[in-house]
Parts: sequence; C-alpha cells; structure tokens
Amino acid sequence: MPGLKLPRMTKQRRAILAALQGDTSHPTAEEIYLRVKRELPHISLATVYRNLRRLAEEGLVQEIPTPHGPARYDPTTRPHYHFLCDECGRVYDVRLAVQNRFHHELALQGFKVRAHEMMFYGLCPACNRQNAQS
Amino acid sequence: MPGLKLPRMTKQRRAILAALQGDTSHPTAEEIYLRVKRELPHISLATVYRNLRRLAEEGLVQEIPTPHGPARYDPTTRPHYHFLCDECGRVYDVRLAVQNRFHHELALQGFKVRAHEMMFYGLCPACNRQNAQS
DNA sequence: TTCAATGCAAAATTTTTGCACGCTA
DNA sequence: TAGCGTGCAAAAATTTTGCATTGAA
Repeated sequence: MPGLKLPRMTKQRRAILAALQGDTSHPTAEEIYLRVKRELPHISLATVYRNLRRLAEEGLVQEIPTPHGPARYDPTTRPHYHFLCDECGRVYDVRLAVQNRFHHELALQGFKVRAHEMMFYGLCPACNRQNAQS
Repeated sequence: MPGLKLPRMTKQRRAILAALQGDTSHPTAEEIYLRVKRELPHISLATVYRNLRRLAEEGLVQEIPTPHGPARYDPTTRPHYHFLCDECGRVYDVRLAVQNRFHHELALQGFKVRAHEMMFYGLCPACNRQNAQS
C-alpha cells in the first residue's frame, strides 16, 4: 500500500491547523506564519511552508494557486469553489452545486481524478457595487 | 469607457502569439521563450513575461496558475477545462460541458464574473495505465 | 516624431533546501 | 533513543522592474 506515514503532532503543526480552523479568508503562507508567530514566536516561515505542503498532500487543507500572487490555503476539505476578485484580491468561497458527474465523465476518458478546483474571476459584490456607483 | 489601448504589433508579440497558436501543450513562459528565441535570438525572458501578461489581460491567452510550478499559457480563449497530472505534470485540455449557468447563479449572489477556470488533479490516461500494470 | 515596447541586469517575490539540533512517539 | 520535524540561513525558482535605447505607428 502506498500510504502516508503518520505525521508527528508537533506544536507547530497543531498551531497551523488551529490557525486555519474556521478561517474562510483563504490566507497565504505568510499570513498564517504571522498569525502562528504570536503563539510560537520562534517558528520559521519554512516550517509553515513545509507543514502546509504536507497537510495539502494529506488532504487536510486545500492549496489554491492564484495568478500573480502567493498560493492560498483553505481548511475546508469538502469540495467547493472559489471566486478571486480582480480588484481587491480577496478569495471567496462560492456556493454552487459541485459537479461530481465530471469525475465520472473523465474516468470514461481514462483519467483518474483525485480532486478538482474551480476558480471564478471578476468583481466581488463589494467591489461591484463601488464600481457601479462611480 | 475603460478599453485597453491597442498594443503595438512588435515582432516579439507576433512571434509569441504565433508560438502559441495551435499549441495544446500549455507551455510555461520559459518554454515559450526558448521556442521564440529560435526566431528572435535576442528576445529576453522579461519580454515574454510582459507580453504574456498583456495578452492575458486582453483575453487573447489564458494564464493557468499551477501548484508548485510556473504558470502555463493556453491560446484557447473559449471556455474549457484542464487536467494536471500528479505524476508527469502535463496539462491536458478536457472536454466537458462548460457550465455557463454558474455565471448566472453567481450574478444573483452579487458577483460579476469575467471568466472561470476549472482544474482537475489526478492521473492522466498514460500514467494511470502504467500504475495499473506495475 | 513619438512614446510604447524592448533588452539587459538587477531586484523582488515566493518557495524550497541543507544542516545541526531538539522533541515526539 | 531513534529519527522526524524544526530553525536558521542560504539558495532556488519564478516573476517583475529600472533604465537607456529601439522601432512601430
């Protein structure tokens, strides 16, 4: 069996996981680092990156690559989609029916799908309103 | 009107556009650079990046951010989806019905959608077969 | 003729890695 | 106590920028 070796529950890993719990802001590694640093002042950014990568491999967090900026991290493991605002750069969770049927269709084409991600680009409600006013 | 100023058709821009035409391999900026360099030996990587960014803003090419690797570029402007192989790293175009209905649903939620991108992760047909055999 | 676009080099940004040491299991 | 995970610093990888010059319109 392939199987990942069980990771040690270090205080750094625990703190990173805790910092992400219930967070819907899709923070970058740097933002998570600053947050966790308040509890563990000696933690290094490299450790944050190493843990986030590991957590993503384990499927405990989702890594979201973005154009022209650092990756963002999402603690929500259940499939859902994202919206990146062209103007303010914020990433939103988006409530849309997830298309599991796609996995099946791709299986028929020979692909073995592990995960998928959808990103919408445009103006978020806040920025959209502001643009309409001016 | 917002409106982009018309870009000058320099030989660099023309060559980059030409290198991308009909290409379905989703090359990186570096790969495009090496390709175009054969025609224009003095072109610089910075120029390739500047042009690709401009072309993406104009909607003439699509920029595809990927986890743990450089962005990839796709000349196909009509909406379609992608598959990134965990094993070989290749990016495939994927034939699935594009969900325009999503734009409408998001509009109801206050978002103004300009574009969207879906990325599937897993094993491509070639790598899938190899793994099954061994 | 004008000024947007280029080439080059340097810098900025983001992420990864080598290594000695500390801490979890 | 074994060896995984850490901190630190340095490096790698990717992308952007400053500036003098070129060339498309």
